[in-house]
Amino acid sequence: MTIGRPREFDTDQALEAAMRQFWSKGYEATSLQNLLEVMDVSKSSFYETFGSKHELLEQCLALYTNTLIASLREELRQAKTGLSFIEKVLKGLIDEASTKGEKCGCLMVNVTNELAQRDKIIAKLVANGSKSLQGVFKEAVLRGQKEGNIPLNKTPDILSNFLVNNMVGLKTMVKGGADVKTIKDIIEVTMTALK
Amino acid sequence: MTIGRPREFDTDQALEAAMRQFWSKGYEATSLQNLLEVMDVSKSSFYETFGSKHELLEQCLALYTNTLIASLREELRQAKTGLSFIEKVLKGLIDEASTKGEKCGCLMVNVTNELAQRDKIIAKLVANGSKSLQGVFKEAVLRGQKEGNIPLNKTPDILSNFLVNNMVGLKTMVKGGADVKTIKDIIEVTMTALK
DNA sequence: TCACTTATGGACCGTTCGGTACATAATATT
DNA sequence: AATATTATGTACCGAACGGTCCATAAGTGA
Repeated sequence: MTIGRPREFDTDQALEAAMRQFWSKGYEATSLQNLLEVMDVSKSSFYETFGSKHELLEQCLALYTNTLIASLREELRQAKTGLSFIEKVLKGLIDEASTKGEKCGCLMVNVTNELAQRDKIIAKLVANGSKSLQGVFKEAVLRGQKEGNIPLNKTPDILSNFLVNNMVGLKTMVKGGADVKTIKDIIEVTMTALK
Repeated sequence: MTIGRPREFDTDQALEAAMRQFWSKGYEATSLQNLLEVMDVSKSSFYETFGSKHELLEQCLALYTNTLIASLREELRQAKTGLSFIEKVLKGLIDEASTKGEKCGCLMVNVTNELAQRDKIIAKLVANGSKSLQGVFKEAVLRGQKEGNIPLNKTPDILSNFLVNNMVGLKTMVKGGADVKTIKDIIEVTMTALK
């Protein structure tokens, strides 16, 4: 057993709550008070466990990218074709656009726009995350090309960057309140670029 | 002549300085102190002239979109073809990516990601700006189609939304530190979608 | 039971936040 | 010269900011 007084809160759960808060409100607009409330942690325990607000963000970013990438990899593994995976991921944004609730966008995109230029640590983290995301798309494109659904006239590297770019754009468009039809149209044009 | 004591600062200049500050640092991270310094305005004059930090942002957004749209319209007017205009605008991002200096992205994109979900006034402003931007692209596509450089199998509305989406994505990618080759590749794929 | 270790509650820190109040300064009009 | 009007400088506001400190609580193993 661990020595000393046991934690009264769930670390993973607290981290996830913090992640959602940063995701929803951004870094600056999320106050320590906000975090303590949603994480259900006392201030002492907060600094003891997570170091600082900034370090917490780093951990949240890591959690976000890890779960996102893992989930995408799994989905790709289960997908019928590389192309259908790509289509499914893009079309996931239609649901997001249809939601009446809050549209949080993508934490990586949000953080990039808010902090990347003045915070090198965070910039590095999102750059890595973005590269991982591109990696998944690249794998999907490669598979699609092997399967004969995606033409060979463009490299997986180039096409995956293009896909990431459209994902990033769409996340922002949805957050900005673009209507569902617009999103659908963009996805369709994006998909035809793979044909 | 105007009555009362004359202003000791240039309103337009101050507004533009504020815009650059919001553009560079975002809304929350820009403090009133920051604004007073770059605008070269006393606190009293600030509140007298601009109302509040939030109202100032609204005015900055209006300034940003107006100058952006005006500049794009002029460029389109002078462009040889609708297609070449689109290409030129997209390729402008390559220079941005090459800059050693700060990459501020797009104020509308930044503000959308930071505020749109919780600030309806701002959301409305960026939605209007986005629509204007799309309008310019739409006009360019229409012209390109008339000129025979852009196929007719997709409507100007759809293609312009697609172009806006890639612009938004690219602005964020550049801000996130994407290298020049990546940006170039994305632009190329985007352009082939118009052919 | 007693030390040892870790977690928690709460008081406290100086600083900065956005914003207001008001006396004073600088102009135009009469 | 007096007055009306607008701009500015300065002092001030309460609240919130992120973060520290330390006494106390709640477990462990000896």
